[in-house]
Amino acid sequence: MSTPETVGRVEEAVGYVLKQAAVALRNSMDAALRPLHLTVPQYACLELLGQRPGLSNAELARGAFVTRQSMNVVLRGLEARGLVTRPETAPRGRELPTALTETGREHLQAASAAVRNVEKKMCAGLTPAHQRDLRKSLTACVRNLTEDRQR
Amino acid sequence: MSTPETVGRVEEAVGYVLKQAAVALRNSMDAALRPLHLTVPQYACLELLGQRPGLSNAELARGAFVTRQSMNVVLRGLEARGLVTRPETAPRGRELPTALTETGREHLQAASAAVRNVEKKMCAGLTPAHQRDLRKSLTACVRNLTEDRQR
DNA sequence: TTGTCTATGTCAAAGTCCTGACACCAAGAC
DNA sequence: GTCTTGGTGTCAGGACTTTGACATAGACAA
Repeated sequence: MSTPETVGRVEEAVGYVLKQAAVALRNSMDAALRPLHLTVPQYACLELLGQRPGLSNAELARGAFVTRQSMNVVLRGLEARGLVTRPETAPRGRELPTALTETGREHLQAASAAVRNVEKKMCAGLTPAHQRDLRKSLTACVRNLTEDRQR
Repeated sequence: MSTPETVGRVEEAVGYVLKQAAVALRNSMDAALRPLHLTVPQYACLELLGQRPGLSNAELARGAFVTRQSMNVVLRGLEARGLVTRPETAPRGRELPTALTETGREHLQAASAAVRNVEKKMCAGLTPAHQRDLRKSLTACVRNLTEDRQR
């Protein structure tokens, strides 16, 4: 309540602001996708498939930052709703390449527009140069953290 | 597998990189705190209390980006381990101001150093000016997203 | 005082996600 | 050829978090 004696340095840490921004983005995306009856992982799955058709479950999981198990249930849900299709048998190895259906493509189009609006709102006021620098800095952070300590 | 026809624009989106960075940071912090037997929410709680003693459960929850219920179980765990203390009765309203114990301060010191190392590693190669710009841009993103569409 | 609103702490139930484990398949080393 | 390694899909089990709900306490207006 009262002004802290020890200056609130938490809010100044890059990591703290990063987490804050990620949470805010997640909440906004959630709100934007709710009317479309899609969760964020579901949308991420559709978006990835739209840009790279034929991705396997494991590849989708890595792309959406979740585990294979979680992506598996996402895919089952989307398949039950008729948004994606997976072959019964693996054409090669054990991978089951997933593809969007026509309905899936329609849903993706609407969801993608909604998410693009969120991103546009998020970056409002940031010049293209600022956005580019932001992307570059964040990419550098990812590289620094996953350099060797990967796992 | 093959090079995608539709250029992989996902990886270029600010939101995607933001999420990626947040996940990488979370994983690195997890790994850094594991030897200290602390989870990220637990550390966040200690850090907040170290800088602003007397925070209530709800205030800690907001500061750590979790619900009051989650922070409640975190506090119970920390209290059982003797790292924090809470009064039996609320001195004002229903708020139970939490404070660090001596052991808690020791744990916080070690954890804070570990996390600072992670953040230092993350920002390696970024000039102070870059870091300042990064913080400013992220703060602007948060403000844009939580402006009115709050909640 | 009374009523309304907001905020807090807490309980129970539900959902979500991850960790651990297993079986299977391809590719390369021996 | 056989064996080992890495990658994949899937099945529980458990840990964590959130959603929903309730009782309580202060602030403010009627």
